[in-house]
Amino acid sequence: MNSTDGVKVYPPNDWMVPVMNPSYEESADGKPTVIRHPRVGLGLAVDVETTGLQIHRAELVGISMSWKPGRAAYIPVGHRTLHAPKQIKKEDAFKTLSPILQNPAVEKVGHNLKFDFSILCEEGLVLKNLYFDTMIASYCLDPSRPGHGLKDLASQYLNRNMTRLEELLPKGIQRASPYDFPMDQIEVEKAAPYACADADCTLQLLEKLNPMLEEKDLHSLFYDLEMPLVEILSEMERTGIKVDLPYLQKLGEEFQSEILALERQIFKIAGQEFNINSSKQLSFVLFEKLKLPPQRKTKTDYSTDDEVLRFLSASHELPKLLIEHRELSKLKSTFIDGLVEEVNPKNSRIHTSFNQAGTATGRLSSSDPNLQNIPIRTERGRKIRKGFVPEAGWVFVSADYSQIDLRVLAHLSGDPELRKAFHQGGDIHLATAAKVLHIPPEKVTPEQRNRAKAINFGIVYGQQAFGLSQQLGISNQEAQELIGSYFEKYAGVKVWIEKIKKEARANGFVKTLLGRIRYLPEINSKNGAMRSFAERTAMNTPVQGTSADIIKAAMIKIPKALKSHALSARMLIQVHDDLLFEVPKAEAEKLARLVKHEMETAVAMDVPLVADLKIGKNWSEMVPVK
DNA sequence: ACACGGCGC
DNA sequence: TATCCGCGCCGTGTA
Repeated sequence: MNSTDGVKVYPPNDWMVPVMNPSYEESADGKPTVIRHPRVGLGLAVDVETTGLQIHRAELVGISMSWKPGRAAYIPVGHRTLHAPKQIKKEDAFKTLSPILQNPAVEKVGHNLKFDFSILCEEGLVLKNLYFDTMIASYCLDPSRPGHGLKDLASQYLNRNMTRLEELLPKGIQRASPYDFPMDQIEVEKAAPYACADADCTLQLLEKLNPMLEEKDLHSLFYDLEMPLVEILSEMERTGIKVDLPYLQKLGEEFQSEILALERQIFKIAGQEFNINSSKQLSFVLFEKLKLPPQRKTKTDYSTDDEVLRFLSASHELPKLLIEHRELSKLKSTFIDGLVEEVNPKNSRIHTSFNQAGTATGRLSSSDPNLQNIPIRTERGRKIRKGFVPEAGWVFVSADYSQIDLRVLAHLSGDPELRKAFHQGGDIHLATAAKVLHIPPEKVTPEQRNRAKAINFGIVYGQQAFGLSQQLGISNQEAQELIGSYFEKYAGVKVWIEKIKKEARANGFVKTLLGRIRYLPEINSKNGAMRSFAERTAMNTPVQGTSADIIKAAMIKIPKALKSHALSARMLIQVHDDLLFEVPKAEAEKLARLVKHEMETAVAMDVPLVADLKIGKNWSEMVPVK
């Protein structure tokens, strides 16, 4: 028996006993009901060791489990060191483990369970009852804390200093990338205590964090919203989205030749060669060599951002070319080269990673690659989107929540006018314009509607007169009047903003509709700028966070509905208020109806939720349904 | 490691 | 006097 970090490490034959007879309650129909409040010895912490963090590239190396504090076992299956002991065959290990791991009465505990679930899924073993993810629990308890890593949590909540992965690596072995770790090259004797400590800590954190969730009224958010989402996000990631690789590569070549042509023109006009991608060098060329008037300063140089360049293009021919160059090089490097690198050669699909513990508001984030910021606004950008395609014979269906933030604001504030506007349906920006400018709706010009749109967005972010004036190119006073008029017409919104700020000051936190919490320690700061920032956050977070709650609720309901209607459609991507599916052509209409219904009824609100549907043969050419 | 700039909602 | 719109991820250059 080894001992590290106070964990007893058992050889693989001993671990089964304590979890063979998990206790469960029987409901009336005799089916086991999962017990919500875990007792020591009921939950089983599971942690897989692999050769990397990217699911479709990682190989399983071992599994550790802990069934009671201080007890854990490690089952090595894939160590490839020179003197590795004879290991249990993966198939044999799974045969023995699956009655436990696939038993829904055994509550699985893990840290970032989505990863362990995904890896085991790829191996053909489907973990049942993902009960408690300590990373997600930490996120619910305090979403904006700096790190939700197991090591961070163990140090804070268990007062335990854990060995870091890097410390296992003998000198001489190189990591291929930060996403890779050659765990298969680590001796079993070193890996076992490490892996067991992880499982042990995870189980002990459950005992610590679960009561804290209860105390902060986060129980339902955690068990009913966040935990059910884990498996769904895993499914989306593993499915991935198909790209037309030859198309993207050809597009990349076209962009590249445009970039080179622009470069030549830029150097000619500038009278010198320089690195256009360097804002420092560009700043020199524009403002010192060509003596153009600087508009704004950054910390180090004069700003050369898009707004500045657009202004300068009125007086010089160079800035226009620079804007073009910027757009093209952004598209080429981030969205062509970046995406192409991430394509899985086996299926031509891209598997993003959805981070469920990454934002302060409750939104998801996406990385490696980020599929939540694929271009859509410019013509060239849409050419990139066009490279995302459904399976042959299938189509894309998308559904996005119409004006979800403003609807949430109407619900939270209870403002009668805003609520009325949504109950009546129609164009909310146009209605706002008519109200704020005291004119009949049919007299509203596109320009006026545009201003109202800017106000509507600005309100949600706590934008002030200065910001609005900048955005609309109007005077500070005009902006002030518009905002004043808005709050006159929607007085309930103003009252709510004051109320939420007051609450934030009194409590030190704000909450969303489903009880998600965000602490705002700066809300009582003596520093005015910091306080203002916290105040804007105080009003924005309940809105943005409630929208996130709502779409998460929909994402949990939709797969259930797909199953019960025997649809083979796949949910692929979430972009904050938007869901993208691929579906066999014949099923498209049925899917669209189902998705719309589930999204619009995801959460009961005082204002209607509306989801708009689109269908298309690629991610760019999506056309409205009916 | 950080700053800048830019893509999305 | 500077700032003034919330939340992300990522490529590139610079130090």
